[in-house]
Amino acid sequence: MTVPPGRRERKKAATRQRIADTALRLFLDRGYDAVGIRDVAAEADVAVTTVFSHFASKEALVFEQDEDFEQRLVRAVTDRAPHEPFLPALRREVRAMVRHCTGDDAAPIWRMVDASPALRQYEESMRLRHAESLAVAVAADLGLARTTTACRAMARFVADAHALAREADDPDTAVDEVFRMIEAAWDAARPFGAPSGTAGS
Amino acid sequence: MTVPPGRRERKKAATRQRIADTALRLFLDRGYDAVGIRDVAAEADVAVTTVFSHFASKEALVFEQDEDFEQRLVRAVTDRAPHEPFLPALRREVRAMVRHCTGDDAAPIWRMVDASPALRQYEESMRLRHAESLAVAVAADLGLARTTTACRAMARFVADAHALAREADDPDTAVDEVFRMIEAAWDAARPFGAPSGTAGS
DNA sequence: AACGTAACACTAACGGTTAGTGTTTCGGAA
DNA sequence: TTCCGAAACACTAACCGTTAGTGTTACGTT
Repeated sequence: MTVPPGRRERKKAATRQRIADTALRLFLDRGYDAVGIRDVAAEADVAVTTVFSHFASKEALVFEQDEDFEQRLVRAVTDRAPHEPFLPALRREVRAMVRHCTGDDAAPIWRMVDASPALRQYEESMRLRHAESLAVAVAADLGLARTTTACRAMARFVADAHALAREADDPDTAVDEVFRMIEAAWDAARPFGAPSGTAGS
Repeated sequence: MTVPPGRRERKKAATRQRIADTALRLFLDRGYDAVGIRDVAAEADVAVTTVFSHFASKEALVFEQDEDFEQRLVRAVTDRAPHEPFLPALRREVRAMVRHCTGDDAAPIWRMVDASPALRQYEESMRLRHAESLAVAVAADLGLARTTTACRAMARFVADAHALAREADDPDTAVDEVFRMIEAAWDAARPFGAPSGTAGS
């Protein structure tokens, strides 16, 4: 992770990035559906199979930073200030992520996503993966042996918050609104004794 | 809807049912991935295109009663007893739906679904559609002009409840647990004045 | 310098899905 | 009753995402 990467890994990363950039450019130019994998491969000057060795599917070309988002959610919990409840930390992170999505530079991408059923579906399944990771992280943070139903529900609610806010007219307000609901839900769920305003979670 | 259906419509429904039954039988026999659309079409004695004129995708063959489930959710709200809050009604309905999924006769189907990523993804996107319909129904029930963020969040939470409970060790308890969270979330969301125990919602 | 491995290329195919083009069958209007 | 239009259905042929199989390079390592 911290060792200097060799030429091989640099080349691999470069190829991956070239493919992703090419794909995104073509998608935005001609439309997602109008561009085939063969087009992307030709334009990036690689073989079709090489595309699929770097990306699991055509949709994954668009959500290139998938894992970054997942890590951000998990780290918002694990790396938060000591004694801070995790929900406010999550709220901040979700708000930042939504802001990033609705920013001017990313807006064309998300307009494309909204226009394509396949991409929307992929986005949702991605979000579910993130929610599962978040549930695991929260359960671990609480010292639970396994991810309880309450943890998983809360994590899904957070994912829902992201999805709803991204589409809302006023994303910031939507995040706050849904997170108020989530905080109440979490308070109602936990048999952990302490109310949400105090330490422990 | 209530007029006696003509021969044409009966034939169409019969063909649809024959295709669905054949598909499900083959899927359970040989496995979802091992059965192709061409196999289903041949066994049901129809053309491949006919299959796709009745079902939008291969996955839709498995979730044949998709719209039934959607209607049940919506009707749980619209047809509930007067003055009853809608959340308890929804909870009953979700509990019944989960019971039906985990029943002995339906169990093989859901085992197949759990084994196939494609089917799981389809199930989730189906659930999102149901959630949207539910959000619209609830907004209408509350006399709102449009589906607010709170309504949509709550509807997604209900969908999450279904998803989580279906996979939980103890489905009934899981439904109760998540619905306790949802009731608290809803109470926190609404600026409607009345608490959840009273009339109005 | 030689070896093992991982990235990449190429062909060919598989399977879901659709377009295009008829053909039959039925319900309703004339 | 007769005819017309629409809808169900069939058939071919493809498109496109995806993968298996098989090499071929290029790199890190010993």
